[in-house]
Amino acid sequence: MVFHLPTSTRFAVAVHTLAALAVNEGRPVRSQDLARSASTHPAVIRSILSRLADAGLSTAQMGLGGGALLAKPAAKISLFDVYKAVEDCEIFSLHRSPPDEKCVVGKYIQAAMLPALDRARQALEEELQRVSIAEVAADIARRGQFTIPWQG
Amino acid sequence: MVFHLPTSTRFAVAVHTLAALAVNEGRPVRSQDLARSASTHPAVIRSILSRLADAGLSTAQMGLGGGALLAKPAAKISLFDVYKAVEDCEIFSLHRSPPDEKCVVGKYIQAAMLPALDRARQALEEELQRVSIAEVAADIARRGQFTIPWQG
DNA sequence: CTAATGTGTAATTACGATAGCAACACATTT
DNA sequence: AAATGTGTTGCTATCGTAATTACACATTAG
Repeated sequence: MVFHLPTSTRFAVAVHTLAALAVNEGRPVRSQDLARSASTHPAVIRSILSRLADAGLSTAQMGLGGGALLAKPAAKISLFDVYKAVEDCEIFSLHRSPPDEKCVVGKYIQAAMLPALDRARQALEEELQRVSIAEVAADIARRGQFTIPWQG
Repeated sequence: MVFHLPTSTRFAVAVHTLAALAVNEGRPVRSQDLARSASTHPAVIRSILSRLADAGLSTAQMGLGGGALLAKPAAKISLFDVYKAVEDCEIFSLHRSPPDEKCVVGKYIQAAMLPALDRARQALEEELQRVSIAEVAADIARRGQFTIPWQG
């Protein structure tokens, strides 16, 4: 409920997808099953998986019995890795058209505010870096009262 | 150059606007002049000023010779105050449709990732809190090699 | 080899938020 | 009373996203 669009829903769906792969570690999961779990369309999942694969986070096993798999241990995939892989745009948009250079404010406003925006973006990214898909999957396992094989 | 839309450009334009008011402190500035400086339309500026006024950051002087003014010292307006005032949406969008509760991952994924997203958002907000419109205006003044009255 | 299964990707459509713009009522100053 | 400028509404164009369909390609089973 509630949409709004910054970031896109890709990030949430990508985390959902990778967490599902972590929970089913070893077994390939079909885009169809991932789509049902995330309440979206298989092609949307495949599109996101395509980006995740480009980023080295997931792989695909083609053909019958195939599906998606983690490309590396869930503990080595941070939410920031996922964020980078699927989000195209900057957190902060600047002016749609460049400000008026004939005005002192227009000439320097972007340079004056960019350092602060960069620090803010960096602070956000560092927090995302601190959480791994393994932790998200473990939290799901805890809430669902089951264990994930690779956890013991 | 390059748009993408997260956040809207309102934040950048709002900071631009308030910085301009700080630079012109005391003198009311017309939406028309602010619009030219920010390369947008006066009605867009007035719409943003309306939000800023609701947040207690700016005021308007109606009638001839009127325009916008800061409602409080520029040093007491943080970028986060501006951000809150003009941005409607959350930084992170979740699933467009609620995930499937019949799947364990779908049932708990949002609860599992929300704490991390909240920490990330909070880290971003704290950085924005640390910078004031006065500092942005001072930086513009420094780059433009002029001084702002209230600075000495 | 053939059929079945499932991915990868392109194209189309629908939708929502934004920004540009016009119009007009209202307030204030001269 | 006239001029100036804000506050607000409504309309339009644009863009990114997601849903959906379609189809080529890869892989496995028989």
